[in-house]
Amino acid sequence: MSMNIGEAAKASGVSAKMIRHYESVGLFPEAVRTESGYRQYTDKEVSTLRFVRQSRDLGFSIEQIRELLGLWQDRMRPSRQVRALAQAHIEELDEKLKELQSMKATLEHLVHCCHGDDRPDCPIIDSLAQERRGQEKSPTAATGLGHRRTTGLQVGRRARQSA
Amino acid sequence: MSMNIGEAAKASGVSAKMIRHYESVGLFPEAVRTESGYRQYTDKEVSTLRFVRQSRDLGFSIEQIRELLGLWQDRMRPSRQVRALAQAHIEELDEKLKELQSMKATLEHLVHCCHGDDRPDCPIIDSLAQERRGQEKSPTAATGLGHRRTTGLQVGRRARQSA
DNA sequence: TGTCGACCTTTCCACCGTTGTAAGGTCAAG
DNA sequence: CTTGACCTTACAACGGTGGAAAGGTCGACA
Repeated sequence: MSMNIGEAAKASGVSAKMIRHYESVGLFPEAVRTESGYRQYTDKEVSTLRFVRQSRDLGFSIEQIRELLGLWQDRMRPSRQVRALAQAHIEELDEKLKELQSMKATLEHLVHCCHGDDRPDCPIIDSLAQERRGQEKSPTAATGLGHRRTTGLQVGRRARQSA
Repeated sequence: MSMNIGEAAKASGVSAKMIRHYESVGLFPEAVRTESGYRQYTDKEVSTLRFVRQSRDLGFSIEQIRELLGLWQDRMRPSRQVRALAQAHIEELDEKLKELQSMKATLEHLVHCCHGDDRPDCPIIDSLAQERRGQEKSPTAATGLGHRRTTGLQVGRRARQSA
């Protein structure tokens, strides 16, 4: 019933490191401690951790998860709110997707044009070196890649390890 | 012909901030300075900066750009090498894409299932709270979203501003 | 000459989420 | 009593970029 942080990590899929981190940023209430200062977790907390992990796996940010946790714990919440949150996140994902797809398309085009042999001439390098002064009003220029930087949605995580 | 960092930034589309940064991490040779310490740039350096920016816009990492710059400046390079680099990057983009698409698909499914009204019951929340203990050998489970964390390719940038 | 504003300089901090490392305390088994 | 697995905290690092502070420089204008 009561376990140390390592066990909670294993059970929830959230690393001990991150459990402490989530606690420190207030995503998580401070855990009960033993006399010697060890954090103690119950199944209930492990469930919450699992909730957090599932949310992270869907790409929600810490702040969004904070909201999701609030909605989860509010048994009276209108499902509308949850849906709106998810919908908004989908749109963020979509922006990212479009950007990556655009990059990929441009690269694929270039790779396609490059014979890729021992000769030095290379359309890929040439294209990168080109002036291609865009940044005019219409972003959908030549390659379809507006040079605009993106929105900054956190997306990547590292390789897995549970504890 | 010779310009301050602000002008070089405007001309290349790389912010003054980042020009200094690139120099500090050795992506860029140290610029010539005036007596009073101002960096001076020529059109040649601006071209290089533009090359860097184009590469960033295609999602190449600093390290990859370091290689690209090397290949660019080596007039003898086999185009094969450039192509391989681009190809590898396409594969990274692809991994990211797959992950985001998977997230999006899962979310869309959930959003679709949620009526999104004033009632509190919500399949989205329920799904997040579910145990769904996967992490077995085969990742392609229920939702199609293996919970594995990803590879960590740098993808997002901030909103644009040129100088 | 003084001074103003636009520019430049460096250094440090913040973001985001996660990992690593260091230097220590605790616990249970041998 | 020692060993090793665990726990604790505090700090730095990774991507790449922006921001702010605190100062020096430059050109123009009175």
